[in-house]
Amino acid sequence: MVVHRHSADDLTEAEVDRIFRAFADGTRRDILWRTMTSEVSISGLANSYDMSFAAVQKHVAVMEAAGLVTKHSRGRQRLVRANPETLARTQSLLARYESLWRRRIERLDALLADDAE
Amino acid sequence: MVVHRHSADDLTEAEVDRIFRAFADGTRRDILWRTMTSEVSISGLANSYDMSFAAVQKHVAVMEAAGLVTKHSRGRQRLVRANPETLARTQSLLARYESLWRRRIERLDALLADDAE
DNA sequence: ACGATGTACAACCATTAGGTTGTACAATGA
DNA sequence: TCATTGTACAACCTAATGGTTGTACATCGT
Repeated sequence: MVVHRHSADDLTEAEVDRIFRAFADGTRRDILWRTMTSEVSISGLANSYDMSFAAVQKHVAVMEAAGLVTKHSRGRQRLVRANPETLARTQSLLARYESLWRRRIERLDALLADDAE
Repeated sequence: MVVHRHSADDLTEAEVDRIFRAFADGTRRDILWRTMTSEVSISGLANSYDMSFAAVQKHVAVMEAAGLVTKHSRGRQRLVRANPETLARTQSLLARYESLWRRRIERLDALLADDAE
């Protein structure tokens, strides 16, 4: 399989895997959403969802492993905060995909036009 | 859990789940990549990867379910083609996330500045 | 000092994901 | 016609996911 490295400071394939995996769950997207605005404790998050504290803890762990959030302690609480850098990288990754795609599509359109003749 | 609907023609939560899940695998990203340029048969794809035909078939099925590729027949072959619309939607979804995030970050920065005092 | 709160982590369970092999079948080409 | 090629699909295996409960422990407030 071909590995696409687009720029020097880019994410590894494994990192990209983890990031998209993290995004592939509504609860995690919501956690990301909430922790964009302000720092939220795990139990603060847990109260928002119809699942156990431990389940939410796991979701946070998945997102932390993907680099999408960071945790730090305040007293007995662990405050979760979204990590802007990773989201920005993800977005630019998608943008790059799409711009390359657009270019390719022009060629594809040309091919299809040829087919139609 | 809060569901975020951003615009009328937007993807459902389940669709977003499937799309990100589809992206969370290197082989699938590569398939998407290759089928952006040109239509490729399943066996054409299968020759590129160190896995069975059936495995590649499954990856294509995952991407088709996510709306990222379409299939159509030519003779005995099934040609796989990337679906630009879904990628565009995904990209704009991420872009929307990020722009909202940027706005929120300004506020967050203000909060952190307060903390530092 | 002590109960309540917030967290971590282990153990467990059911389902899904990602791979395999094998079989069946349609389309192609000699 | 008949072997080859391309596909579909079922059955199966293993590992990972997403959830649970239970236990231990640190911190906080009274």
